[in-house]
Amino acid sequence: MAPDRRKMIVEAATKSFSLFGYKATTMDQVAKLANVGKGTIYTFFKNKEELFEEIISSIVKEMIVEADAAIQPNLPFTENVHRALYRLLEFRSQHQLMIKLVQEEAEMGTLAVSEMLQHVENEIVVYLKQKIELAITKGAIPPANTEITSYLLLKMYIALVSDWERNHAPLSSEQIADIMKVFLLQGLPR
Amino acid sequence: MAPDRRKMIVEAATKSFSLFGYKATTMDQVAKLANVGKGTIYTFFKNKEELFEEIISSIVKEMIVEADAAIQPNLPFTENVHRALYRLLEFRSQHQLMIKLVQEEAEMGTLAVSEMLQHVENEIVVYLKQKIELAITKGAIPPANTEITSYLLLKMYIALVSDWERNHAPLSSEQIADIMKVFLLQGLPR
DNA sequence: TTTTGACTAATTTAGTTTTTCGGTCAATTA
DNA sequence: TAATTGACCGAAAAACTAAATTAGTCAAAA
Repeated sequence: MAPDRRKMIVEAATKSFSLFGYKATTMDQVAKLANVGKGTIYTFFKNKEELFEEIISSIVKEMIVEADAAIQPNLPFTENVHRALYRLLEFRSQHQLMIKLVQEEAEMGTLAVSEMLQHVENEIVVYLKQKIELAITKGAIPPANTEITSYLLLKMYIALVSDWERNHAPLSSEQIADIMKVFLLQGLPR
Repeated sequence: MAPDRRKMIVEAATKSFSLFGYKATTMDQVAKLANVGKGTIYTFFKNKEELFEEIISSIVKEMIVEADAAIQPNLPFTENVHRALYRLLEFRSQHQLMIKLVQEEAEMGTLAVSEMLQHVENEIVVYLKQKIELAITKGAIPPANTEITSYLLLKMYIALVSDWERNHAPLSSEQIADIMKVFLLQGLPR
């Protein structure tokens, strides 16, 4: 049984990135963890950053699967927006690697990490945008600038799920659903 | 005519903070600019940070005046929310000192600057909260958690006015008003 | 053909010295 | 006498240097 070296490398790198962050993970470290010569890594990946990209890409795919699983076609569109977005941010706040990367960005501002987190955010916006466009063609919601709307929706959830916690006690899923219902369903005024 | 030393110090410090940022402004610099001995500064202010606080405080007061001026009692509440918030963020994005401080926070993460910007944000939330509470007692909008609502409103505007510009062309006041109208007035679904 | 790890150039870190700066206070001024 | 000043101090930051680390390469080994 020939071991799948590529897979071992990806697994070792994921573990190390999760434990020590991107910067503090050395390629020697990954090679050793993967039981592989360092040169072997470079037969599969052009460089450290490309290895990182591959790992982030598959995490994004995981996130999309999670979000899709949260959606229930019989529920109203706005309810599903909430369920999907909440699941996405929950994933981000529970996934070891994501936690570590957010921490590394805050503490050391590693460029490659900032870019990657930005990339993840973009992917989420694209995902949302598709859902919104689908809802518009189905007539569930009126036409709007889907790019800005998706962007704003994500920012609203990040504000409630992550930013709020910097200075206040965390909000429960229900609290977030309640406040978002105001904006998603009827707007402020009575 | 005895010169008002306190005022000269505050003006010199404001100018220097605006030009070079907080960290790069030295007390010797401020003293020289203010035509004052360094010791004199310390007869009016306990330390550099307190001098900074005084300047930020008066800027916050200016901002509140600006926001209030944007409000027109005959317009609907949500329209005024937009006008006040837009004016506040416009102020922030046009005021030399604010621009410099935001830049300094991003580039060097100066602690005192982060704290001060956080403080400004809090002041805005408090201001908004008061307006919302007033609107609730007047029956213009239904009761809600005013703290979270104000916070979320501010974050939405920051997202549209500042964050969006990091990766896209700036949005016009009208575009922002349009997208906010969706969330403030009717909600997503038709 | 695939894998490897010693090797290299470039970057980062650690250690040291020098400079700068916030804040004080004895001397000076008004 | 009260207000003002700037030389002075310790602490903190910057500049500099030497040493160590590390991403990526490639000739040799498997």
